[in-house]
Amino acid sequence: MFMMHSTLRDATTTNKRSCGTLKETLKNYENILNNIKRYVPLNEEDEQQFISIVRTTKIKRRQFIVQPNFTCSHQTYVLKGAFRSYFVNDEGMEYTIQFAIEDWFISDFNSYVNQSPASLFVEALEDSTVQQIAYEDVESLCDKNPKFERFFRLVAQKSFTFSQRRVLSNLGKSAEERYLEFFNLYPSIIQRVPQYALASYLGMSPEFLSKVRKRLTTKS
Amino acid sequence: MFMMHSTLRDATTTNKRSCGTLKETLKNYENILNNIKRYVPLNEEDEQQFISIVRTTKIKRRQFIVQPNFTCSHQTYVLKGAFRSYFVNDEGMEYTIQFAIEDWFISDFNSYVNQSPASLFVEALEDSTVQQIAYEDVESLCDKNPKFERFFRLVAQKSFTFSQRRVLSNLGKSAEERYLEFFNLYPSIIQRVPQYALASYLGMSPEFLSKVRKRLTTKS
DNA sequence: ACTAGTTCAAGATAATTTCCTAATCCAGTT
DNA sequence: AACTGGATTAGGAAATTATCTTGAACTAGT
Repeated sequence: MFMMHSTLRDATTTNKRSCGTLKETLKNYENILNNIKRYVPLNEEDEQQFISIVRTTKIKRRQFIVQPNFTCSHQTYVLKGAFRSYFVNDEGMEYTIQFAIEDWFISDFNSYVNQSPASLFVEALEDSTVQQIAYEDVESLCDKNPKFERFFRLVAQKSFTFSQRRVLSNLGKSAEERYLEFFNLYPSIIQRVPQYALASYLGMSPEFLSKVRKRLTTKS
Repeated sequence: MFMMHSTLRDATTTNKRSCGTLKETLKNYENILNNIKRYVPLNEEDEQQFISIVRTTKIKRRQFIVQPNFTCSHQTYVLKGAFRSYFVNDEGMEYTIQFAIEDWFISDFNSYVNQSPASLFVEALEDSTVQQIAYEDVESLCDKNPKFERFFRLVAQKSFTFSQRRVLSNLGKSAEERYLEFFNLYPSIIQRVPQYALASYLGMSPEFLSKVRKRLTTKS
């Protein structure tokens, strides 16, 4: 199963740091800073503090940024591109936990918060540019500046409510309803991810997803 | 559907405040404070700050502390007793989101964090004693004292990882495996909750849960 | 442009789980 | 202590979804 994928390389060591002009660099941080500012106001100094722990990296399609048994040392913000995190069980079945496109964070969050060995793969679905922040840096930043403590609290709370909504969909909705819900919530993601990955996110076989889609398109 | 349940009453207004001796009162707060101290150290003053926003209440079996369309104004810590939160869809099907026994928090978390109308019921499964903290009080406490900001961040992060684990179980495990996982993780809860509630948590019909249980007991 | 490897579609069959009905069992109430 | 309504157990028919297979259509890399 492992052999199907390209060899793991640690993104933070094998990829060149992106380094363009100053203007370009500032523009690179605009997105992630605006993301934070949706939750907490930041002044110039706050922004500098945050930027100082961010590291920009390019990731090639099919490359892994997290792999089972290695501790997930970073949270990854997607500046450009697409990722998915997934679990592979003993029989080699894949279960997709999360997709991430521009402006989303992704990681093996369990591994990250407990700094324990990961159980998930996180793989680039396209050539991507990401910004990574290391666990220790985040924790000490939160220590130093409560604004970031709050930001990460609010994000975690929101993530939790999203996950609970997904649990509810899994419990209460049929395969077709789950597809429609995803289609309405994340239309842009559907176009960009392979069908087997989407099927494994929605909890159905790829064949059945194909049938659901056909039923829906011939209906309308 | 509503009529099947006992009439809703707002716990915070209809229940008498528990008021025993001073010693008894301190003992009442010991549990919840120890719970917090598993995440962040608290000094005397921190403890006082927290205690000042906590309100202790008794809840009768079958009483609701949250109901759809009413905003969930409090987080509830279970000092003694048992609760469950669940969603009821248009056809009247129930889906259990969470159980909570001693030392757990429960609420309609989505309603609570967004201060928007709830979609869940939260119902007492036994006569219970709870400690509630109001949204505004929590937010201003977090503002005032970053230790609590951190506590709630860490709790939210942990809750998120738990929810993700559950998503994974729903995706990858069979009904029997999901039951066994729950049985191993929360043996004490199984004894205390009705079977139909557990079935609706595990994502199977009560009849099927009965069959699963029988299969397992006759096997061993 | 060619080739190898992925991805998607479609049908037949099989497995899982629900749905329905009825019979017991149990707890709370009178 | 008997009553009553809800909860659990049981069994078989029915529905949903998975699995397996094959072939066609794309896609990426050479």
